[in-house]
Amino acid sequence: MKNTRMKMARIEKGMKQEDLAKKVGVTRQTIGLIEAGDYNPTLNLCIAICKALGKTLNDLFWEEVNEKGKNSR
Amino acid sequence: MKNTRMKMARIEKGMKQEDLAKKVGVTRQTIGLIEAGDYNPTLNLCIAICKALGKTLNDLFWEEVNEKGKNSR
DNA sequence: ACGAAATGCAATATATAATTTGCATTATGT
DNA sequence: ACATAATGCAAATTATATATTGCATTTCGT
Repeated sequence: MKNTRMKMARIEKGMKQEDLAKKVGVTRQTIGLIEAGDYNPTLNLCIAICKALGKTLNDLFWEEVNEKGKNSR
Repeated sequence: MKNTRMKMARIEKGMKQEDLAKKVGVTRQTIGLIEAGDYNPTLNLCIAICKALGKTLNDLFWEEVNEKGKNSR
């Protein structure tokens, strides 16, 4: 389900996927896959990403719950 | 680093490790290992656990940051 | 429009999360 | 003290997150 919040937080920090990847110690592809969604990263990786981007777990990974056009009101 | 918050949330709900395990679709051992700490569960599993216990990611998995006696003030 | 950087995508290989089974140990009630 | 339920622990196996490589496609400045 496409993690756009993470992508936006990364861009706000002026980082490329590769920068973030290096900072948290994984590969560019891994970052790309997480942003692309339908991926299931590890808790430690999520935490590392949050710290690198100055966000919390809830900020980036909690309730992506907007499937389709639902949940607007 | 021993996830005591998760254990407490589980006990407040009156669940055994086995109950929670069944509810989120993993094994008793997996739950035990996560509570015991130094384990690295999957994001989806963390989310399932949070929902089963009526908590958020931040509630249970963010900033376990009490290494030793530090960080008290 | 062009070139270069950034990102997407796919196959194979590797590291590690989660399972399974069995038994030891610790709680909890009676 | 006893019995039983709940949890801890450990080894071998299976499933899956992450690495690696290479190339296609998109994005963005000039």
